[in-house]
Amino acid sequence: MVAITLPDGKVRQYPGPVTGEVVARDIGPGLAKAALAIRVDGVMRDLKATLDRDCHLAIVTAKDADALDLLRHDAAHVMAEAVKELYPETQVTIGPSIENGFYYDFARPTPFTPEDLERIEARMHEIVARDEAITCEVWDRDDAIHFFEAAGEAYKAEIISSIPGDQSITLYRQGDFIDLCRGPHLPSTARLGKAFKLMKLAGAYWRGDARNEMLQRIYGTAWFDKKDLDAYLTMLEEAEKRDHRRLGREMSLFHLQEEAVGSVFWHPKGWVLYRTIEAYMRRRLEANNYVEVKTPQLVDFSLWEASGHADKFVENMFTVKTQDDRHLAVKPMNCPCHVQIYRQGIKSYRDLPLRMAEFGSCHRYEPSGALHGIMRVRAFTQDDAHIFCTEEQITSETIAFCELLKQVYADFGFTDVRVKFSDRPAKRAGTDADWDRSEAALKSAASAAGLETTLNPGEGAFYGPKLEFVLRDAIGRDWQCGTLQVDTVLPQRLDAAYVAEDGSKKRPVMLHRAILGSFERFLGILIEHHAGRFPDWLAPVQVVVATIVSEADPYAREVAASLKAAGLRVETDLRNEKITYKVREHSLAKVPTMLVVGRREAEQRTVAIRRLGGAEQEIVALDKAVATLVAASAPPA
RNA sequence: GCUGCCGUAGCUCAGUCGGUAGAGCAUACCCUUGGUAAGGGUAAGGUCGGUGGUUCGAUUCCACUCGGCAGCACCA
Repeated sequence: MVAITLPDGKVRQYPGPVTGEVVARDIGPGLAKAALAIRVDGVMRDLKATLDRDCHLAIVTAKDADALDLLRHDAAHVMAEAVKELYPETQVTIGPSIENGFYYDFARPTPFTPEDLERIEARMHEIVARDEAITCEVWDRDDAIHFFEAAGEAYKAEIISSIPGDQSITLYRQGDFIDLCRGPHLPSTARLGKAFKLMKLAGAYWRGDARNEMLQRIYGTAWFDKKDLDAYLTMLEEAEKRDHRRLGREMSLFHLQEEAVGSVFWHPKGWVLYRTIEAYMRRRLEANNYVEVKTPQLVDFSLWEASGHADKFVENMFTVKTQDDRHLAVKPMNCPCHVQIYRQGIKSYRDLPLRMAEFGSCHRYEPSGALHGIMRVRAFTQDDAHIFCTEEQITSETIAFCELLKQVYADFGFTDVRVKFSDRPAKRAGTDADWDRSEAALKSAASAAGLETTLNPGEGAFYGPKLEFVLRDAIGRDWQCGTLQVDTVLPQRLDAAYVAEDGSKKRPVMLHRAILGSFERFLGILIEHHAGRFPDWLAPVQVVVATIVSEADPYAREVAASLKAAGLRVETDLRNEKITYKVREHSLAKVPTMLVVGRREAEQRTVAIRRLGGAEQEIVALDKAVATLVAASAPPA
């Protein structure tokens, strides 16, 4: 007897082994039709998998959260089948489901072309129409290796060889296509439906290692119905419209050019935005008892040797040989310089915690392929700070930092923040005992700060573990910005010390921390998050005063002068153009407020307020309008 | 850095199967003073990313190079 417990608690008894498919059919014909796979004691299996002992069973349908993975994994297989039919000389490697879609990596001497993609996609639709049954077979590993070697599939044979001996080798067959796969899969190719699309071609290294050969990767997206596919494609279009590189140009915030690869040319409007954010951050730092410093750009290479950066980071550093034959490096980080300031004079335990902040301008030689607009550049400014403290102070400093960070993010319109805990990496400085201590300290500090963290194994800095703060933007994308890193190594290497209460010399702990990360990147994120429609306090131009007739010009100038005197960023538009034209232009420029003045307003000393996006206008007295706009444009308290 | 694609006016793009290029928007000037998302006219604007080669002749073909885009790798 096999007892199968369903999610609603009901138990079905079967005289012997039974497949999920049969159970689904027994429950009801509707479910049988909708069934895609089963979940046995929490593990996803094929619908046709045999249940030979008592278990909890759930029938997986399209409504199931994990069903999309299944569908996308199938899409990858169908794509591989299509490729093998069209280009038999191509070798298949791996093809998993990923967020929003799937990919498959192929090995072949010549890359695919966009035309190939169209052919492959068309063939995929044919395979779906053929409705091939997808069946699972368990193979002997040597047989499987021989099979794939004979078939000229060297990569598959290599994968099988690397599967641990105690795991069974399963192959999935659909039509004439057979692939090594852990499964599970949908029952037949027809279940893939029509809501898929091949998206792009790219190179990808075999096994993700840059030393290996490059394969041809095809990316696709797949959904249960056309509506979801269309929604996804629309979201991509929306992301493209928000692209900070495009908005940066359209709104004249900044530009990039070949003569300064990886460095930003900030235009007046972009620089206003930048300075507004900097002023805001400075205010927050002062309120939280940080001291601000500024340290040199060019520093003798010997300091980087002492700090350990020379070992691990030279590849990414800009270095210079000077005319008088000195070896300097443009600083890629601020920490060693901050330690130099710390080391001036003798520090007492009474000086700790010492929170040393710098809007530190750094240069790093990033690989050319990594550069991306202003989000990934070679010259950038961090909202950096190092907190020199005792081990006992780590917890309270972590709590205080997390509060500051949450406030800052909320003020910029980000409320969904996740936290990752990155522990020791393979290549690291310091002893295991050091790491045990600093990891434990950071972990308990994080929980004391009320953070829920997910583990990011092996991703810590070489000198210590870190917390990484990830924020989610308006269209659901995640960005890692803030960080808090515990460092016991640098104070040792650069000989930072303090005199403890008992008169002994001790090493401070350094907490490396940033909230925005880099101004350049954070501005890019802000632009995309707000789609260029900044809240009033951030908008580069907060108000445009536009005239209807030239007779109102003197009054418009007066209005603008009052606004400017009240601290607002204001422009006038006195051009010989129709008001509709001006409204359109400043709306497209995303100016939050337009004040329209014509003959009537000039006579009555009023303004017509038009808010961005709103169709209606409000006529108010000039004084009142100034007061309203000042209030609306104030930065967060 | 690797693979692929791309580089024509300020922007978006067309075009030349080798005979030095065109549109819309933007810009300047003129007309128009118009009440909430594009009023009309005229003009100006390009060593077709750079260097070299093939050719009578290269923006077009070839090589190299710089830059951009996508993905991979990288992000201490």
